[in-house]
Amino acid sequence: VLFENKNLFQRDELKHFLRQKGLKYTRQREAIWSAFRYLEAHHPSTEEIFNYLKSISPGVSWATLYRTLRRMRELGVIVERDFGDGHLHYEVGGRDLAHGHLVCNRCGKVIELEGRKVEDFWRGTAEKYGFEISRKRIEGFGLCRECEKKRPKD
Amino acid sequence: VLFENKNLFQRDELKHFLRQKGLKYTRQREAIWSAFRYLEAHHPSTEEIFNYLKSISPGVSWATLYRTLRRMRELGVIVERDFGDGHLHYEVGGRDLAHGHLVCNRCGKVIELEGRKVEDFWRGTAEKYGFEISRKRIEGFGLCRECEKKRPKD
DNA sequence: ATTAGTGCAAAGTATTTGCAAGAAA
DNA sequence: TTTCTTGCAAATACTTTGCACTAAT
Repeated sequence: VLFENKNLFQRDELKHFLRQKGLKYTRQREAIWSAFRYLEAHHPSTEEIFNYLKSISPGVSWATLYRTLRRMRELGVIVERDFGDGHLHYEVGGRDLAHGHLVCNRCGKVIELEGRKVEDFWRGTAEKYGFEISRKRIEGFGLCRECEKKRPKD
Repeated sequence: VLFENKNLFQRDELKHFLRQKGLKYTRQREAIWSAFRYLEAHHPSTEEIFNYLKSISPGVSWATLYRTLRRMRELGVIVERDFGDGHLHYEVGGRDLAHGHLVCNRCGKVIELEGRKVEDFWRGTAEKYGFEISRKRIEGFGLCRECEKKRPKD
């Protein structure tokens, strides 16, 4: 895989990576990449990215954002996630592609599920059904510990 | 939960259920329901349902299909699934809501993952993070055993 | 009769694309 | 300079909605 070293997430890694591929590192792409660096923990949606872009680099168009997201997805730089709220979300790729998420419906917090339990689950499932699984998705939606406390009854 | 008895899937269960709610059982809804009964195993997309409808009951409009799907979703009669192919898929609800899926990218076959392993995984995860998980999703995409055999190298 | 449901066409959303102009390399 | 990228606006694709009409109960 491309970015196993987790280094792509550094400031200039994308620049070098794109140049290596004969692609250009533009002002817009730089802005989008810094939006990712800033918003990463939130697994931002397209809108969230666009709104942040407006604040740091006005004038980046939706067309460019969509085209750039597609490009970066194709390159494996980012990964698209569908949390079922009608908006696609993104995170930086090149890490454990098998990890899952817990999403709090109240505060929007996203917890990443990683490690042996997830891996074991997939390994066992693949074996049991003889399936060669290339893309995996585990997502749980509900209330995180904090929101649950704040709202014992609905 | 509403249909734990798995009986909703019978021919006239929906009719009785809707009447109970003061809703009407129309020719169109009957057609859509029979599409579900016919296509259930495929976890059909909106288009697949619509195409089947055209063959058994011409004249059911997209508006009606969408409205009916939404109603049935709200009632818990069906469950929406996003397999990430750009189309929403549906299955009959009221069964184990926690089950996951393995989707073959080649032949489209869908295998349902159920049982103790899935349940244990979620129970353990919920405990570990103190999360109250209300909606769950597990999906794997890849090649099923048969397609894998037919195409040893890509 | 009453009220929910339907078809149609128009309106929304979200995303993609053609093309001329612009900016990296 | 050459080629990739951008912005704009138009086009697409999918889904929802307003309204007058129809059908189920």
